[in-house]
Formats: sequence, structure tokens, C-alpha cells
Amino acid sequence: MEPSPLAPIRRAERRGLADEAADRVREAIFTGLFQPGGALREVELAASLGVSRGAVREGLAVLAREGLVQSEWHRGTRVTEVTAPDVEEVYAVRAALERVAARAAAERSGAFEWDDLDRLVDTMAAEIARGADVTRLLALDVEFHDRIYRLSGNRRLLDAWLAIRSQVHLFLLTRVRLGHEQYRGIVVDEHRELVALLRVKDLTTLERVAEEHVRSAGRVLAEQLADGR
Amino acid sequence: MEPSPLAPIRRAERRGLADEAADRVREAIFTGLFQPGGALREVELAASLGVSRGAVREGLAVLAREGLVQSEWHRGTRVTEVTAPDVEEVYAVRAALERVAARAAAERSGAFEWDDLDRLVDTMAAEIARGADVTRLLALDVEFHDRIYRLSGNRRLLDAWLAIRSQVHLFLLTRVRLGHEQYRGIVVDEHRELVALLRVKDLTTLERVAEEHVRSAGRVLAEQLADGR
DNA sequence: CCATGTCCTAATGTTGACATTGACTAGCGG
DNA sequence: CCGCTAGTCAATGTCAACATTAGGACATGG
Repeated sequence: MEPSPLAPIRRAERRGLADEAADRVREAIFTGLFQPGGALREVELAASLGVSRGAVREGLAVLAREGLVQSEWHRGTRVTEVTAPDVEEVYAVRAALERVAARAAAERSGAFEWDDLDRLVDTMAAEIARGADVTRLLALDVEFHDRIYRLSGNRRLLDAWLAIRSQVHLFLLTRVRLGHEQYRGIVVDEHRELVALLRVKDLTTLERVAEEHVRSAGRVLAEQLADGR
Repeated sequence: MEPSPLAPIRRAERRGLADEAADRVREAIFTGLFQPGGALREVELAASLGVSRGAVREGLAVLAREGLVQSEWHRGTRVTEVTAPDVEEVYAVRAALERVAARAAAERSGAFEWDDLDRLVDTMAAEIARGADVTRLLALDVEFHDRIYRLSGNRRLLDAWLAIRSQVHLFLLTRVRLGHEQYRGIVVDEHRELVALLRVKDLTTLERVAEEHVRSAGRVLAEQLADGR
């Protein structure tokens, strides 16, 4: 089990500049500073981050593995552009992972963790009520799923999720740019349903719903994307 | 569809030294040159590969993402050691992926591709008959699954597989070291069954069998590992 | 006017030197 | 004799200079 709800003390890991650089660039992409399709020049980044090109280079390699950027030999790195087939691919993988994660989480965790998730959903509802920025909602949405993968207790499963998480985040970002009213309307209910199923431990139904939850989101997204362009 | 069986002309991609280095080290691990737990020193590798430390470093980062090696801040890189819980984790993820991959492959491909897979299984049988090295069998086994993921047409699914493939390979390697008679006996039959199901396009059964196929392999492996130590 | 070949430039790919870190060992004090 | 501390060293983390490449501008020939 996790050490404690308060003071989630975790190894004060010393990280290299490469990871730091990766985080900064990732953040910049999510806040919209770098547009999809935009070039990321190593020298520019190195200058603005105040580190050497080597560190930036290593960081970009990390982001490339996350699918957030794409690099070509001697042609540089640019922010991945989201297309409908991309969404289908990523969400097919995500649906498979979420299915397993939900089941594993349900089997391992107890009331305490579900309450925790409930509070997170409450926060989402509250943020909607006070009309907060949609990017804030997105972060909460992603965090919700983060927690489920963590609760699964499967490190590799979490890694697989982290490998596509950034792309999912990017997709959601694109989605809300196209029109986010629909999203606001259903986000809370859908997540509440998931928590309820996790709590009840109806594993078969849970597997099905978790998978379908992702699939339907993927469909909506793919449609919006197809219409939008 | 693929361009042609002969002359599979594909973009002549020029790769950097880093990828080259990663391949060489990976190969060295699979052939047993570097034992699990063994340290991989950047300077040594750089010297023996004839490239600079930077390239080696980048290559090791790739292998780290594959879970084949583990790096710690300022403490170096070493070959991952296989433990029973690791197997469970990886195989839980693999089972989920294989399920999706098998279904997608069945939906997209036709007789031509199944014949291709059949030939691969024939090769496996032939290699067993002439008493070939077990590592050779392993390579064929892994390639079989590689092809299914390729046939799925889902790039992200393939990537997710590639992210754990090396670990699976490492596990199999450990398995045959512990005793490979059993493996020789069932490998061919199991894969023949899969091809048959793919061909028939019985999607529901296929999903179940593909998943179970992986799960059972994982169980066997976990048991052997638990006994072995 | 178009196709082809050449040169130039701006970016990435690669490298070896330098800075920093963590483990080990010897010396000291209790 | 044991525990602690400081010094040493070998390894990794970081950096800036150099080499290589892709793509476009330009000129040339058909």
C-alpha cells in the first residue's frame, strides 16, 4: 500500500538535466506554446532553457518515445500532428490497457482509495461549476487515469500508459479546442460510473465498461477531428 | 497492402550511431555476452564499438526504455535481472496487447499473410527436428509475434509491443536456460493453433485464445523462475 | 521553360574534454 | 573494537567545438 495519504514521501530522486528539459518542453506543448507541426530546434531550446544541446537532445528523445514529438534523421524534431487514424490507433491501445488496469486496481485496492478517487471527481465538478479553464479539467481527467494505473500496482502497465499518455493529453487538447461543451457535460458522470464499478468489484462489467469508456471517447474524438478539417 | 513480396522497397532510412549502438548491445545481451545484473560501462562500450560515449549513452537510454537495462543517476547502467513479479507484470501487459493485435490482424489480413505465418511455423518445426540451438527458436518465436503486431496495422500497438519485447525475449532466454525440453515440445503446436484461428476469423475465440496463450506462458515462466531460485 | 547539377547555409550528428557525483578506504576519535 | 569522517578515484553527467547532412538558391544546359 502507499505509505500514507499525507506526506507521500518518495525517494528524493536526483534527476538529470535531460529529464528536466523534457518536462519543460512537454509542459510548453500542453500550454500551447509550441503548436503541433511546429519545429523544435535544439539550439533555441538549449538557449532558452539554459542548458547544453546534449541535454536538450536527450530530453527530446524522451518526448519522441512518448509520441509527443517526431524526429527524423538530420531533419530535426517537430511536435506531432494529430490525425483521425492516430486517434484510432492510440485509443485501441489505451482501451486494452485500461481494461487490465481497472481490473487490477479493483482487485488490489479498498475503500480508502475509492474515496480518494471520489474526491478527485468532486474537484472536477467543482472546477466546472466555477467555470475554470478547460485545460485544468484535462489535467484532472488525465490524473484520474494516472491513479488507476498506479493502483494497478503493475509498473509495466503504468509505463505503457505513460508511453501514450502524452498523446492522449494532446488529443484531448485538440478536442476541447474544437468545442468543449460536450466534454464538460459528460466528464464527471463517466468518471463517477467508473469509481462506482471499481468499488463494487464487479470485475466483468468493469472490464467491459472501462474498455467501452475509452472506445467511445476515441470515437467522439475521431469524428470531431474528421469534421474539423 | 504491402508493396510486393519480392523487392520490399522501403525507405532507405539512415540511422544514427546511437541506434546502431543500441542494436549491438541488445544483441550482445541476447547472445549472453552480458549477463543479467552485469554492469555496462559507457567507456568500455564506446571503446569496443568504436564510437564516442555520447552515442553509447543515447543507445543505452533506448535500451532502458525497453526495460532491458536499468540506469540510475550517477550509478551507471546494468542489465535487468529477471524476477517472478517482473514476469507477471510484463505478461499481464503483453496479454492485453496480444488480444487486440490478434483481432486487428485477423480483420485486416488474408490468406497470403496466413501462409506466410505457416511457413514461419514450419521453419520452427524444421529447426527443432535438426536439433538447432534454442536461441534460434526463440528468435523465431519472437518474430512470429512481431509479424502479428505488424499485420495489425496499428503503429502504436507495435510500439507498445516493442517496448516490452526485449523483456519478453530476456524472459524466454531465462526460461530455456532453466530447462527447455518442455518449450520445444509445445512451441510449434501453440503457434499453429493461433494461425488456424487467425485464418478462420473466429474473433471471439481468437481474442480469448491469444490472451490465454500469453497468460499460460507467463504462468509457466513465473513458476520455473520461482523454483529455480 | 523545364530539368539537372552545383554551391551554400542552417540545422543536426558526433566527438573529446571538463565538471560532478557516489562508492570505497584509510585514518581518527570514542 | 566499532562507528564516523574526510579524502581519493573511477565512473557518469554536462558541455562546447567540430563534422556531416538535407534542402534550397542559383546557374547552366537542353
